[in-house]
Amino acid sequence: MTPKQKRVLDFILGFVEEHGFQPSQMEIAQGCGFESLGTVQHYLRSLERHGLLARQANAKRGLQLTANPPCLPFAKGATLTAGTIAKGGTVTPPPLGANVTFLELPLVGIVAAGKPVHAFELADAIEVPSAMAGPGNVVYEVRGDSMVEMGIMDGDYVAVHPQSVAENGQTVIAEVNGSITIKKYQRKGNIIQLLPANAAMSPIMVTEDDEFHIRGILVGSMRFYRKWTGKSST
Amino acid sequence: MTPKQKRVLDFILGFVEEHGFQPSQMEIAQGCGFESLGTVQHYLRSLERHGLLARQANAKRGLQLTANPPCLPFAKGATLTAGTIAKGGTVTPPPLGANVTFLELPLVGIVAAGKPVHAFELADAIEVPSAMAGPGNVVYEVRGDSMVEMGIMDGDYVAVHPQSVAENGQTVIAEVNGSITIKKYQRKGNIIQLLPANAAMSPIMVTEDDEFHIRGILVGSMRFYRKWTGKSST
DNA sequence: CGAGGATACTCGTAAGTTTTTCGTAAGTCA
DNA sequence: TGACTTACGAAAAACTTACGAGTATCCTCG
Repeated sequence: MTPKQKRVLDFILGFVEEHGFQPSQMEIAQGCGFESLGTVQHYLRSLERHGLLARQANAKRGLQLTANPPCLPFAKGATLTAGTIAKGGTVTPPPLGANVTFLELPLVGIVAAGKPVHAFELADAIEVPSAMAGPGNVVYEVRGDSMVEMGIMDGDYVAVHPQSVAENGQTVIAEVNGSITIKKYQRKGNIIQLLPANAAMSPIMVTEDDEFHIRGILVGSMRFYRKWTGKSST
Repeated sequence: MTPKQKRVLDFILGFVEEHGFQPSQMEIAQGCGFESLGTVQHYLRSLERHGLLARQANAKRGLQLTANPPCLPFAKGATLTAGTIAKGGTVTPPPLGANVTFLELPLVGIVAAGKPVHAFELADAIEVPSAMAGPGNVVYEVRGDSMVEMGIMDGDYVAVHPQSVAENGQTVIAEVNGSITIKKYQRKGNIIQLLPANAAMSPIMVTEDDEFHIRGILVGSMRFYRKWTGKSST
């Protein structure tokens, strides 16, 4: 982004902050010292291409800022109003004041995909699609790379359905000697193995001496990217 | 919201504050300097559409202000909104300032992570956490394995923020000769490359002869697992 | 180092749309 | 009936879009 572009963006931002509504193109021109609307037009298009701004066609003052999207604008527990997309594609605005509670799951621990880390509890919450929600479900943040071959990477969030038994091949979140880890479950007779999905790592053998129990199995995973890098984040 | 609309709203707000009851339409007209009731009528409808006001049909002084009124929706100018899917695949934004955060984004196509597949439009919607929502954002379903090393696998859903330019290293959803694909973006001078995250695949070179444009960049990804298998699904 | 080529930046004007406004007539409610 | 609220229709004003074109800057390459 060029300095000029940033200036225009900042102007819009400040204008909205001050007035409570979006500036018209003429106001932007005056505010930024442009003689021509064409110039404003140019910058608006430019910002739009960069994804920092969205415009509604032909709408007066129809600018919508997206710059540094307030990543988690709503505190946990906040209730928001939701809309539905009806079949056929029209957006049905929600009935006024119909508050829908967000689907949030508690974030209760950090899972080690590599070496087990000590289990600890967090008092936080993560929004999830309803398909990942369910009674008792919780979200873990993944630490380590042992599941990369299954597409679960360091920093990912996984939604977990609580249950204490598993079938072979399922991905489980399990506690082994006080440490919590995410692995594939494999059992033959009395021999339980926790298999990583990473060729560079070796399975964990669970013996009778180990304190072991399954916390739940994987029902979903999510990853958030920062706009300005290609990297995973949070 | 336009300045006039805001002024009417502010007037009503102030009137209620001062008198303890709602103004009649005539009082609004006088207070805001309108000659005609039709004008008031117009604004009332407008505010109602924006969800800032509710009216009881035919009730005298039957205006009801929405809770926590003008603060959130417009203040930031960055309302989180999703769009509608029109036939043919264009996404139309919802009415300005609609006071809603959508939990759903339109699912508009299937991205090829391996070989590009032909772009096609779907009329469906996918729930996402609000951190993945934003004006114009859409969701794609991933086909192919070219991004496995970044943890994006066949069947995953990716949330995309629309923009037509990208910086080196960002993961983009791009259209090349009518096919749509997800790759890492790399540009040196005039040479644009689309790099897969899979050692077994080779980059796509974009030449001047190719019809090429970026649809957006990656902001999030999700995967759903079936409970009774360990496999990815849907 | 200079030429050539992209990119950023700027102006103006002529459509094309939406908002804003007025007035008048009809419908409601107590 | 009186006091309000709804319902068009229509014209002016305010804004947004669509071109077309002309500088200035920076970078690359021979």
